[in-house]
Amino acid sequence: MKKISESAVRRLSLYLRLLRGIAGDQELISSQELAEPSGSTSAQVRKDLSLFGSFGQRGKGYSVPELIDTLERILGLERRWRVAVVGVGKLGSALLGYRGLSERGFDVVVAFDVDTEKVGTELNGIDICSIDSLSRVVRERGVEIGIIATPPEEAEGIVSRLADAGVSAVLSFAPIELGNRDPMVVRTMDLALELEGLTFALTSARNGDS
Amino acid sequence: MKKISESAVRRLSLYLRLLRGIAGDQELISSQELAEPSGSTSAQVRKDLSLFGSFGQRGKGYSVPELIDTLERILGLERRWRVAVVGVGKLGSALLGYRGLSERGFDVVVAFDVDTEKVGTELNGIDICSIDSLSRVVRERGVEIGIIATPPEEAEGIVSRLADAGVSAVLSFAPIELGNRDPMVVRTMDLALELEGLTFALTSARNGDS
DNA sequence: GGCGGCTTGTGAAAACCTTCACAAGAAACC
DNA sequence: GGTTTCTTGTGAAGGTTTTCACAAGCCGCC
Repeated sequence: MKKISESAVRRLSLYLRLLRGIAGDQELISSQELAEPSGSTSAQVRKDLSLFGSFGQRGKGYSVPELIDTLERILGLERRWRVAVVGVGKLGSALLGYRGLSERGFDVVVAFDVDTEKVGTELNGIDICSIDSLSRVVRERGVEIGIIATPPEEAEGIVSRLADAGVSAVLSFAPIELGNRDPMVVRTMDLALELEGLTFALTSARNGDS
Repeated sequence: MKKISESAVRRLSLYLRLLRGIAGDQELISSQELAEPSGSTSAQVRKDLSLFGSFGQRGKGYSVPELIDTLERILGLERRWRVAVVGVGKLGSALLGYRGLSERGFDVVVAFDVDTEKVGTELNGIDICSIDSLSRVVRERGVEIGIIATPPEEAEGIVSRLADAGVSAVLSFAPIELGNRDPMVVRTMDLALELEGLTFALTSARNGDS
């Protein structure tokens, strides 16, 4: 199979998000209409979709519900995914209460923390288990994706333990580099790093950039 | 000035993060040593740096403290930045308590919320003000960057108000498309979208991809 | 049924980004 | 001083992604 670039996948997710927002309001959508709010171009939209097949009708556009189904299939979202949150500090707690996850197909089925005060309780209906039981509980509950919301110094070890327990994908909020853990897929979200993208833009704009 | 790609800026931030982690342990570092933990290559590191000048010494490598200074200058981090958090729900509260921001040069100088229970109080020493006073307070306190942690439906309006108040960059956790608001710089962090990147990888790996 | 207005799908071209490969400089050692 | 070893900086090559431009197909209308 042809290799799909990360940016293409990102755009497909974006198209899907937009389509879900307009589902019901509109039966058909053109590549142009889809491109504009996602900051893309109509040619880009068509190219992205053509990587996977032909889903539109010439002269008409794309059927919104069909395109939603297609994108969900492409992105692996025809089914729900079982997620564990590791670290129930402020960020972890916010994640446990975040509606956006379940709305978009991700069920947080368990959380882990080291704090014995928290272990055994639940938050938003989600059990908080001890990190010591991680491996067992992950297997028992069929966790497929881990979200790391621990302090950075613990992240590395947690990722290893998740890998051992059979988790195949991890999203980390800890700003550390997690190396290549083939076949595990790892992605890091670093708030400060994103902000630095902004300060770079602001600073270079101020220094006589075009 | 030459255009710098977004991925190059991201890598520069990453190099800086790594360098800060080893500052003190090591005086010199080679492009190879810098590349490996950041998942890059030595040639890439040298190319990235060469976009801005010559900072190394042939046969030796790069001086760690000098390179840190250089990268901070490039990214606009020789000074601290004044940030406002809009929306003090669970995520907003987590942000107000997040050490990683101030460690990396970002001071949260004020927060905003609509909830009259919260307005007037403070959290982690940060005043929570009414959204109605946003424009005035943003100006008074010289806010330069806004972080949006409100429900999605409010995000659009908040961004406009921040723009009117003179804020030039926004990072949004609300998963909405914020259009092109030149000259404002806007970036969105969407948790579900990142997870979708993972599910795409998992799903296409399972379907006989190489 | 034929024409005109739209919109897709897609090769080809252009732009952009990464990797290669090597000259040039620095240090250590004999 | 000369030789060896190391590492940068950088043109050139190679690869990937985006944009362009247009044929092919759909629809409505006369």
